[in-house]
Amino acid sequence: MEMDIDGACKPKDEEEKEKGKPILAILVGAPGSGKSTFCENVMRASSRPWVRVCQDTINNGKSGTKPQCLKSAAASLKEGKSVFIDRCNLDKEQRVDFVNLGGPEVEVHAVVLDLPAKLSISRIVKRTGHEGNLQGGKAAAVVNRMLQNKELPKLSEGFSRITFCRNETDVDAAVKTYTAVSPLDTLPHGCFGQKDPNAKTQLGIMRFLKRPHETNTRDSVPSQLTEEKGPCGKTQETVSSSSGMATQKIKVHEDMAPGSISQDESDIPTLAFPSISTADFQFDLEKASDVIVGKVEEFMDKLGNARLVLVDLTERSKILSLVRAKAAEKKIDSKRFFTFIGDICQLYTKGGLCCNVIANAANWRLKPGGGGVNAAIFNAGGPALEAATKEQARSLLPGNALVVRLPSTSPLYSKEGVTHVIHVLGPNMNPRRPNCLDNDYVKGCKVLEDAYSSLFKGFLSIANTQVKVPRSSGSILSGPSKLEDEISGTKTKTWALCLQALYNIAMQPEKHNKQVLEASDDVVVLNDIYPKAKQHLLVLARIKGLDTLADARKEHLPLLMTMHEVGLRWVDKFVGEDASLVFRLGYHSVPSMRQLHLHVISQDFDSKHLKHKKHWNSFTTAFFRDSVDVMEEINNQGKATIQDEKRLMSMELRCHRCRSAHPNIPRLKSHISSCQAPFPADLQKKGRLVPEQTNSGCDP
DNA sequence: GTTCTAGAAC
DNA sequence: GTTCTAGAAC
Repeated sequence: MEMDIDGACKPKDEEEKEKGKPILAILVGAPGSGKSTFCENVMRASSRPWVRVCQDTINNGKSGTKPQCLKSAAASLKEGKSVFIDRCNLDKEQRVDFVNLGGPEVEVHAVVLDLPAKLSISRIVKRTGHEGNLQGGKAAAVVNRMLQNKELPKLSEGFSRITFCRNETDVDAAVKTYTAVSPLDTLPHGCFGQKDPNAKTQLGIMRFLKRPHETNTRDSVPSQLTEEKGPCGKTQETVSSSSGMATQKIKVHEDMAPGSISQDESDIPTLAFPSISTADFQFDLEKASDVIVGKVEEFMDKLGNARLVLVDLTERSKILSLVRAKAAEKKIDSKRFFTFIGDICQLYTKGGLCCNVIANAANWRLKPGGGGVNAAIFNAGGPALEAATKEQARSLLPGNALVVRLPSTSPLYSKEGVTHVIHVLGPNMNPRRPNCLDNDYVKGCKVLEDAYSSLFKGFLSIANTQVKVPRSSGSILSGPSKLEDEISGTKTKTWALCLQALYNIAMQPEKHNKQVLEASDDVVVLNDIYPKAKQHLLVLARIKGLDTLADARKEHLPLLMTMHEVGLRWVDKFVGEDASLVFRLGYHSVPSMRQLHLHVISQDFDSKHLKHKKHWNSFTTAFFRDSVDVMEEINNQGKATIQDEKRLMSMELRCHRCRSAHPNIPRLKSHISSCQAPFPADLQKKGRLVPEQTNSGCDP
């Protein structure tokens, strides 16, 4: 019997339901981003019945509460109307209750108005009589603050479609799209429009921790405004300089338990896998889908909270619809097993889906190339994946899987947060490929089952070790064995936490009282825990999204100046205590820890922690960018020059004063302990050395 | 960022 | 044999 597979497996009534579903469109954007205008423009011309639920007006024209919005939205949806949720919805927590209004009968969309902050602010400042009463200079500070804490929506929150608008053109396009959806239409699912290109560079690291400082943003913006007690006189200027946060009081909510890391989605072990053998190996889709669903069902009760996700590139994928239908038939928990359309190599960055493990439909030689998923994954994983694979095995038999731990140097790890790749080899039904089973589906299905078994077992072995909570401190006298650590997999996490350390301190200095020497709204000062000189401080920027020097732009200039001033103040203090000290203030071109930090370091380099070439070169070559130069460059060119790390780190060891070369670190250290030569001329310019050196040797 | 360690350099 | 470094692991 010949039948269209798609049609055969999809219950007819389900298809009909998909048409004419009301849309719940949750707008996401700061005040002034144009949410209300967006709704009005769509509603003006749309043939769909739209209702706009606006928190600013829901209370008889005055601002209301979130529950009021929820109630109103639910009522309209029930009547079959489509709804715009017109409130900021800038973080997941704010959105979740609205997303939950969705269901099989309602499509939940997000429309993100992620326009330049300047634009939002300038609109608000000009605005009079806006419903939300968020006007004038104070608004700038609030918007600035809100945008710092924003959290872009992801499909995994429960949206079927997300539209990102980064500029007016995007907004116009989105208005058109939504205006054009007739009552019987649906819009394609997935993410549309570009995400913020500056969003984040260290996703792999960030995923280990939910942002620790999550201000429980109040629903109504005006009430927040009235709470602002900062000096208002200054905020007028902040519109252009964006240093509005200078006047913000950082509030920390007491109800956040210390160190509480809420279980967000990134903590759930997730395996994303392609359909094995059905592409190039030409395995029958109907049979393959039976095997997949059967094996998933078998492993379901072993999964715990872990998730399995079948991924395919295209929306038209037959294997996905087959599997979806069969999984639904078997009532498999759709929270722990679902299908996903997207590139398996970019699930996080493009699709917002956090997967710590991905499976590769490998070839028997475990070699890159060949096209399809295998080529894509090896390509995305880079040489690090190839090397790590090679180390484990040179070949793979059909029905087997190989777990490969990704080195942190792999882009898949750093960008996508993937910690492991599991190579799987399935049965081959393609006569033009090796080991063809020649249509023997009895054997074929057995091999395919084995393949998924090996894959899921491999995943469980990783998932089970990663979920474990780090041991409680001081529980075992003998201390943890290396083996124990390796098994529990906590080290990876610890390591990720180390990279985060500065960020955490910058966000919550009050939780790190022991280390923090000084904290203001703008900066936190602390001693470097591994000082490379007699005095070695770090001045941290307390702003989100400013991870490294490369992120610094003109709008950060006031902050950089503050950091410099704070650093100078500490130098004064130190020089007062020991007049022999001379300091440099500067940034590493490529820092190893997240969160922009200014080094304030005395030039004696007298420290037991200075051990390696890298230590030395990171403070004495062009890799160290003097703060004064950085500020000048950002002012003139809009950003700082980043020096080539590799070249500078491998430079020969030279004395920072007389420039003499030395064969190794011990000899160098012995030399610098006594070298009294004057500093090189270029260092004596522009205030790079503090206090400034006088050639004559007599201070004014 | 540090620690560990194999093997190069001495 | 000892010192030192580079690279991997954490």
